[in-house]
Amino acid sequence: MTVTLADVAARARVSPATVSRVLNGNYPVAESTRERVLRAVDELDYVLNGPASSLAAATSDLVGVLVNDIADPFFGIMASAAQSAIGEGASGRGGGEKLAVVCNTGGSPARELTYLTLLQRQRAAAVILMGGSLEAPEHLAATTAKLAKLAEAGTRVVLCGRPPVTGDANAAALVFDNRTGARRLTEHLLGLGHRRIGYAAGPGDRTTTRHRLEGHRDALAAAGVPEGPTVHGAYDRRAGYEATAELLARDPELTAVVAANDTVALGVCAALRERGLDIPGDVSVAGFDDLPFSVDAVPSLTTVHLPLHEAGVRAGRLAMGTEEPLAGGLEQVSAELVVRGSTGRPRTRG
Amino acid sequence: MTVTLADVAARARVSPATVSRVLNGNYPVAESTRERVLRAVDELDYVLNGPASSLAAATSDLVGVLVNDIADPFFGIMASAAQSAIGEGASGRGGGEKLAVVCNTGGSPARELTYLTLLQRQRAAAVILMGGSLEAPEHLAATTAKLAKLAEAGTRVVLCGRPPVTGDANAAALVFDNRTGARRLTEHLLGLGHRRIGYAAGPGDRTTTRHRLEGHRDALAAAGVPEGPTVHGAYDRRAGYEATAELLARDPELTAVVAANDTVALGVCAALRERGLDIPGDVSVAGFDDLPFSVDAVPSLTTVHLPLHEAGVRAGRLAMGTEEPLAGGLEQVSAELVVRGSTGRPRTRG
DNA sequence: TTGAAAGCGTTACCAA
DNA sequence: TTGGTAACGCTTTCAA
Repeated sequence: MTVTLADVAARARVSPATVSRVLNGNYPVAESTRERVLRAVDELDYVLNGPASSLAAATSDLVGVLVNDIADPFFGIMASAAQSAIGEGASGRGGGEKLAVVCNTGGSPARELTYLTLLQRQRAAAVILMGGSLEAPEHLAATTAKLAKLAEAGTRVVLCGRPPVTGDANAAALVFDNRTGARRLTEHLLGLGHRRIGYAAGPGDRTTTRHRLEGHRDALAAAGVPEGPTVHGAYDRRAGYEATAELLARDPELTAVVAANDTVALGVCAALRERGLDIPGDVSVAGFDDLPFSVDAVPSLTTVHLPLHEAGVRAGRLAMGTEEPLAGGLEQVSAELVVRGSTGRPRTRG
Repeated sequence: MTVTLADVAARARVSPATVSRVLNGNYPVAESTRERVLRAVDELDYVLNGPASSLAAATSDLVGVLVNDIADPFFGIMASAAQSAIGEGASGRGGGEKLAVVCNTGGSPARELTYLTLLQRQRAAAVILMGGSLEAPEHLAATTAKLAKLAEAGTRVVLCGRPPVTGDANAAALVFDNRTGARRLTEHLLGLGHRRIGYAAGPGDRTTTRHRLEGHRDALAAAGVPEGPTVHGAYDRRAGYEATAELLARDPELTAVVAANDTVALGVCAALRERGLDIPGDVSVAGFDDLPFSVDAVPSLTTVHLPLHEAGVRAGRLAMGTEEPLAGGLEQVSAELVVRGSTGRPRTRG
């Protein structure tokens, strides 16, 4: 049968309470008994029963990290950084490690709520929500309510890359400056002389999509340049690929395309190449995110760099309570313009 | 205070046992009572206590998915597929959903063991280990022992992309045919006329590294072509970038480079471009994995395609017990050669 | 510094 | 079909 704490206690000739104290290390225990207990643990190959422990302590070692798309390195990088930060702080019950687990919502509000319920059920120590969220009012309300309940039950809530929900004061929030980043991206293209710029946007109902699009439009408006065509689609390659056909159909004279993120940008590039158009000769492509692979993939790409790793680490620390959130609970992560290769000035096409 | 099952029972005027039965749905309950209970659950906004449930039932809804690098889409794609497959089978306790969580080991054996212990502690329903493993005997032994203990405690163990450990009969294993895939990749280059082929390999002590390298050498041996330089490094871009300098230093006349995976291949490409070498004119690059982005990124790349999505789904189903493992517990996932763009025949360089 | 014992909230067995 | 009630394995006062 499985070894229990009582077995360890018997073997170490102490009470269960003492074993528990040794394991949790939050209590004074004589060094000699401590050693005896630890030896017994080793000899019996004892593993703490998590559920029992969590039940008694009314909290668990679980930290949930919700991401929109685990196959997208954008989230992978942040999640990885958060997990490292969470793994660092070893001081909890039963050995101290927190179990940082990432849950893939696939961008679906329903699955997001399901995961939140599951984590609530597990009495998770903390929950990190990564990436933009849907803006549908009913979903927002449901999420807000759920998060409030989690916070109320003692679960730390951290938002990373998504705007804080109204009235949700007890969640720390790290927001990306999507507007400014997007504005810079477009300003850069305008500075090169581009006047006919298409936009391959993300899904219409997401915060990131809206904010990036707003920044793009701000830049155009400020320069007095008329807005070019915009096409919405998923945050993936195929969407970029398909959007390109549509954009060129709407304006065959485009000299530049801004993509909602790097993955979309790659799809745009693929479509352009297929049509025999040079990048950035015939058409310049700019993207958001600056995923590590795009550096090598498309050397001529202009991107906006989000410090994903740093944001992830910070989110992890906030979740651990290792670091306190700023007063007001909101901090802005700035995007930085990165130009990889050729300048890509516009030229007329035949 | 938090609502308990007893509260629901009181409100529905039934016994706690009945509420439990309704919630788990594995027991006959009169439709009328059932509705009454469900209504009470709703009205009280009751959420099952996971730890208590797991303690009593001696198992949990948790399914752990261990990956070597969550920032690598190779794992992201598999993990995503596995999570979908796991989410599908809704029939467990308390609503039925399983909580599929991915844990990032970062390729570290220590973290791998830590996570396994954590999952063991949580009485996880299943554990999926994705990706190649370290071949150090002591780590292998430790892992084997841990997996045996998990299996013994009723946790389903699935290996995906890693060879089964000796004597570990109770783990279902999905192995990638890395050898054949790598052989095909090199055969393709040989078929194009390449005779001086460098190899940018992964870390020396990993199964995937060894198998792919073996396939590469098999192809060379069969063709009677002498082996070119090989450089080991991590499975990341930088490693590919750095390996390229070393490979070219060892043989400046290389006409082709095989990379241990696509990410490495991108690093190789970056290094080649930086040296003013055309791809695939001066040097052809071939990579393993076929990540979705490489298609657009380097259209001239030759890759070996692993059906990551399908493998992930299968792994998920095995973890759920929805599908039975093949007799012997071992199934092979074949790699398929994919030629993206130019043929890349060798040409002499000045 | 240590021990005794009362929960923690479910599940599942045994009756009814 | 339902109820009563021991577990389940740990944490945590309260005493000693």
